[in-house]
Amino acid sequence: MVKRNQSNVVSVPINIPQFRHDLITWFEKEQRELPWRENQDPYRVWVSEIMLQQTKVETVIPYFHRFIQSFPTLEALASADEQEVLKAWEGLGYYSRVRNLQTAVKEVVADYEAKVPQDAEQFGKLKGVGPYTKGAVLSIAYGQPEPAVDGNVMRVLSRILLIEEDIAKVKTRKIFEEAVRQLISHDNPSAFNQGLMELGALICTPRNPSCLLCPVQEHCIAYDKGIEQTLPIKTKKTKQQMKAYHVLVLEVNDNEYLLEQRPNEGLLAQMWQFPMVEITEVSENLLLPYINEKYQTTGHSIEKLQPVRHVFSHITWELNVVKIKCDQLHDIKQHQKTLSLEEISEYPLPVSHQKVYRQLLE
DNA sequence: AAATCGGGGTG
DNA sequence: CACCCAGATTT
Repeated sequence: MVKRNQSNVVSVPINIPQFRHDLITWFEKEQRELPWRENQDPYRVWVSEIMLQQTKVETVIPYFHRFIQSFPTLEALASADEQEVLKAWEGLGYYSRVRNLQTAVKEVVADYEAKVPQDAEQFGKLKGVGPYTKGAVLSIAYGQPEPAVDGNVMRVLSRILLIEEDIAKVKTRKIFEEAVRQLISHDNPSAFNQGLMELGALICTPRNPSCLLCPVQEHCIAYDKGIEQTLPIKTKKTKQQMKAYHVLVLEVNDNEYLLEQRPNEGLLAQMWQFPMVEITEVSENLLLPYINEKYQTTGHSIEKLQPVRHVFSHITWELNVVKIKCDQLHDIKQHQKTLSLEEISEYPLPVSHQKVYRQLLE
């Protein structure tokens, strides 16, 4: 059991040198071959850590290959076109990650001679670099003994050290960071941190952990007590709300469609989409006059396409998709364009609108 | 401290 | 369906 006083001092009741050795030896032998493990290039490590936030390894691998191919160096990413960068991230989600990454990379070029800073304070100030990413990059690329506490590490250490704090609370991470500072190998911080995460991914899984195969089973307090399945403790979050929209597929001139760019901030910022109207604003039978008024056009045939249901982490979209052939559109705004199907493929679309786009290709 | 921000996989 | 994933930022 981990004890701590008011100042977050943690006493770790296990054989630390033995634990380090067991963990690192296992990691060196059993680690997966992953594209970002080919070398220790700080830029590549950084890109991989951003991609891996809330995202599984298998999902990231193809994106990582393509991203590094398109933007092989920090300078290449810094000088790249923003829309092309967003396009490379299309389908990966949490798009602010890549916009922040490009912002940060530009800072590194401007302020640090295009070298990823080794100073924890400097690196941690960069856009999109939080406590986890800071520790991960500095330990993996530069061998610094900094904690890198993610969901895996909290799960693994909650079991090994029997930490029963609620990991849904932001401040709980600090308890785990303090534990890692005591545990971490100064000879090989990279293998130690990655070993904890790899253990969480391969052995110490959320459900049905493979304790019989665990290289640190003998250090695990929860296993000793037979309560590993009850950890970590995490309170559940509120369930999401639903929003219903009409998606307007406006076709003009045969094979020209109206697309619009979403605002610079908020959900799916700067991604492109077919125009959407909240269903509460206009019912389906009034859609044609609504469009004719709004775009100063004459809409003919409304064709109902396959509706789309799309689940985000905190909202669900119910999309009523309608295709409308209409005359020349007027009143096109700055953030809107009419594009052919081929041109649309070059724009970054969220997955929800890719589902609409795919229907047009059929 | 709680909400926001994506998308896919699992049991 | 709920839960989770190599989290960070904003409110």
